[in-house]
Amino acid sequence: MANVKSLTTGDIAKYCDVNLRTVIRWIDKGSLKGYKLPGRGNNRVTVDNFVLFLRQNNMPVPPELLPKNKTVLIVDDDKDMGNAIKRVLKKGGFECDTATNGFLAGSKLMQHKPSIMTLDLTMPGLNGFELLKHLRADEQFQDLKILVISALNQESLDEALALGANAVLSKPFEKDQLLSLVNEMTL
Amino acid sequence: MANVKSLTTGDIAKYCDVNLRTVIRWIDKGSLKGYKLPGRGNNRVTVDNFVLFLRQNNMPVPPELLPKNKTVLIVDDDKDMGNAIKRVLKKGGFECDTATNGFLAGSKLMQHKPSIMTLDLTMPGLNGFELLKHLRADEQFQDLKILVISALNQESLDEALALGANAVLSKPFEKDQLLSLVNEMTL
DNA sequence: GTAGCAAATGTCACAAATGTCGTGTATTAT
DNA sequence: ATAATACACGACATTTGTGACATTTGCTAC
Repeated sequence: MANVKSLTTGDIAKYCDVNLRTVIRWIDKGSLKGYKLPGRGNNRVTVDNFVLFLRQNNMPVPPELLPKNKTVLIVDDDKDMGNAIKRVLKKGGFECDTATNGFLAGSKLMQHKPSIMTLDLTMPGLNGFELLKHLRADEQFQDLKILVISALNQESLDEALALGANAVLSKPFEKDQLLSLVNEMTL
Repeated sequence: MANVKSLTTGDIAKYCDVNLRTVIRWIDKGSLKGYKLPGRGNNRVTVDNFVLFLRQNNMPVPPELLPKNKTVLIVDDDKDMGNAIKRVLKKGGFECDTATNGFLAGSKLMQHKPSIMTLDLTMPGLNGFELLKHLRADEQFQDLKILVISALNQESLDEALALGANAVLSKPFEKDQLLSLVNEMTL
């Protein structure tokens, strides 16, 4: 059970504190999406589908099912700025990955599944507001914590928060500010 | 594991998140079609048979197992142009996915693992040449076929070819040209 | 409140499927 | 070639699906 990609009915029964029989009924009824192994039809549910199911029913999501990795994706077209952020976060014990354009941001987001992303709002060719909106509209990025880092005025930062950013940080900023904000987001 | 044509029981066990012993039982029972090597009878399963097996049991199919998948990612900032390309390719029997900016291109590329990509060279905020270079430098995209579609002059198209594009098509183009080029790339 | 009712969930026992472990051997990497 | 790894197989442990039935829960009307 080291690297769990799928769950058995028993696993889910324990997570939901419910009887195994009930889990099977959920699957049979279709409210929880699963699939059956060829043998006798033992059920399996992908972690993604299970988390989706939990959310749809306002049930608590066990933290161990969420990608709790300490990986941060730093999206900033300014390499120096990106590296500066990286240095601070690395010292804070985070794995860091940087992306200097939209393509890299997209591919690295899907590939490494970071749990936190820092986002510069003003990048040539990549509208940070649009990106925020898109991410927040996508089910699979619900758990991604987004820290907006920008030199724009407070109004813009407020807009970013309204669009779903978890926190904002105005440039220039203190290293301690950055680190403590990111640390808060891991909780 | 670059170009796998057959899978071992261990591979399948990992894909299905199931014990190796169970995979062997599936094969022995005949629900998963495989063949045995002469030595001690180690099992092998062709990718095709494995995918068939997954489908028959409504199990999730890992996208990377569909190397010859007829999925095309259309990267073009012009939505009308993108849709036009999509129409043509859909008629030709391809699954199509469109991306209008770098972020979408990156994330959809990683998520759906298309085998073919059409690329507009001149997009605001996404340099097609840079993207080409980057993709060709990345091991995991070696098998991705790239068709560059551009209104730029021949010189630029040649440069794109030099950078690793598998084919180029200058705008405007005929539908037949597009389809036949894409068809060639699936071979 | 509570009586009644329907739907959802829990319990139980058994058979079948899957997991675990150890050993010996083939296969792959160095 | 040699070492490291992956694999098959048997025997046994554990989990799971199923059906029938008991119990709980949520709701409505009194």
